[in-house]
Amino acid sequence: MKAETKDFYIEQDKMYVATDCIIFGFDAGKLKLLIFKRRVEPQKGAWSLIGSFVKLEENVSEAAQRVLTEITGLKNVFMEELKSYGVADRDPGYRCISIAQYALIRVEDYDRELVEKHGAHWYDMKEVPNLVLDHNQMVADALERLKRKARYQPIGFELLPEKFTIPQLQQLYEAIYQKELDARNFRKKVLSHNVLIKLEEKDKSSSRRGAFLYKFDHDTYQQLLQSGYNFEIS
Amino acid sequence: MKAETKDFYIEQDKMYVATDCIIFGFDAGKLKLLIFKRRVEPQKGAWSLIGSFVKLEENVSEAAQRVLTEITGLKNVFMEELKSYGVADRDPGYRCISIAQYALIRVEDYDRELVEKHGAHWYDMKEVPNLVLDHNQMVADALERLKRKARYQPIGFELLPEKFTIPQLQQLYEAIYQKELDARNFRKKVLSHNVLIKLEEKDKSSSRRGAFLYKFDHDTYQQLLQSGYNFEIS
DNA sequence: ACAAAAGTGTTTTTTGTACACCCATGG
DNA sequence: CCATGGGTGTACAAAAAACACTTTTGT
Repeated sequence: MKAETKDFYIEQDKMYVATDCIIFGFDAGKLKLLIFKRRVEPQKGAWSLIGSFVKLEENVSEAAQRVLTEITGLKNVFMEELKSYGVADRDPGYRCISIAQYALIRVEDYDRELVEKHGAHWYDMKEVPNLVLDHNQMVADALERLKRKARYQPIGFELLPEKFTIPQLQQLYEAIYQKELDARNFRKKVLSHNVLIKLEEKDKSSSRRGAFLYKFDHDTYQQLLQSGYNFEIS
Repeated sequence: MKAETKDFYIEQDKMYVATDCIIFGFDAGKLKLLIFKRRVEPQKGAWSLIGSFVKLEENVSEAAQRVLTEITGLKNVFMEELKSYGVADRDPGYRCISIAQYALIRVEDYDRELVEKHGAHWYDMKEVPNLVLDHNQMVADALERLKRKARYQPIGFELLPEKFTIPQLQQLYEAIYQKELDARNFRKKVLSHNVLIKLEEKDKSSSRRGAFLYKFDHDTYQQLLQSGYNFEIS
C-alpha cells in the first residue's frame, strides 16, 4: 500500500497492530517454548514472546513469518492464528492489538547461532518465567489450543523430525496431553489411520534393539481428508 | 486512552482495526444470517456483515457488542472471536484488519423495528448473496466453526428460545450439521447429559399431541464442567 | 377414524480400555 | 547373559448406530 493511497476512513482511529509468536518445540521428551528479551521500551529487557509490529504493506501472517525467520532462520514453519488480544489498555506503550500465532518447529532444524544472537532461550513449558504484558495468557491459551488441536489434526508431526519412531510420537503426545498413554493402544490407534510410512531404518539412539522409523504420509492424509475421514489420536 | 498518552512506538505503522459480526439465527427450521447494506464508501449500499471500526479507548470485544446492540437492540448475546482477517489489501478503503466475531441470537428476541431501520435482513444460510470485501469468506469460516463447536459445547441453545422441545433441538442440529439425525438416538444422547430440565408445559405449535418443553440447565452444566466432563452431541 | 408428529427399547456393531509377555541388541 | 526399551494380541466394557411400533389429539 503506497503512501498516497486514498484513505476513505479518515475520521476513524488508527492504532498499532502487532503479532506475537508462541513458538513450541519438543526436545528430550519435553514441550519447550522459545522466548527472548524484549528489545523496546517499555519493559525493555524483560522476557517476552517474539513479536513485531505489522507494517502497512504486509499481511499479518507475513509479519509473523518474517519475525520467526529473523529469529530462527526457519522458513515454511507451521504457524496458525491463535486469537487476537484486543483489550484497550493491554500495552502501556500505546494502543496496540496483537494477533497471536502459535508455531510448531523441529528443534533440530533451527539456527542456534541466530537464536543465541537474539538473546532467545528455550524454556520447558512447565518453567516459563513471567513474561511482559499479556504474554503468559497467550502461552496458556496456545497450550490449550495445542492440546485440543493435536487430538483431531496431525499437527504433532510438525514438532518431530521427518523420521521418527512410534515411541517418540507417543512421548510427544504424552507431553502435550500431560498424561501417560498405553503403548499398545497408542501404536494400534496411530497405525490404524494408515498415514504413517514404515521405513527400513531403525533409530538406535534410545535402545539397543532400536525402533523403526516412520514418516508421515501427507499425500495419503490429504486423500483421506477428501473422503470425509477424521483423524484422531487418543 | 487519552489523547496525550505517550506513544512509545512512534516510528511504527498505524492502521485501522475493525470488527465484523457474523450473526446467526435459527428460524423455521433453518439457519439464518443477518446482513445489511453498507453505509460507507467504498462499496456503499452493497450487502455486508455488520461491523465497525474499533475506537482507541474500547476493547475489540466491546466494539463488537456495541455494534450488535445498535442493530438488534440485544445485550449479552453469545459472541466469540472467529479469527482475524489481515491481508494487506483486503480493504480498498485503507489498510484495515478485521477481527471477525460470530454471534448466536434468539430470533424471537431482537428488535424488529431497529433491524429494519438499519436496512438489515435475515438470509437463509444457503442463499447468502455476494458480500463486500472478504465477508463471504468470514461467513464460510464461521459456519465451519459453528459446526465443529456445536458438537463439543452446548452453544446451540443460544439459538433457541429459553424453552424448547427436543424435536426443535434436533432440527437445529440437523440444520447446523446439514445431516439428518435419528430421533431416538438423538433424544437418548441429549438427555443422557442431564443438562436439560423437563417442564410440565407442552408446545403444541407443531403437532396435535404437543411436545414437552425443556430448559437448558446452566448450573448443572457448570458443575459437570468442573468435574472434567465432556459435552458432545452426535 | 385418521393424519401427523411425539415418544419409547432392543440388538448389533464399533470403538476404547485394560492388561503381560517375548524380542533384539550392545555391552 | 542380562538389562533395556521395542514390539505384539486378546478379552471385556462402553458407546454408537440401526431399526419399528405405539401414543396422543385436533380435525
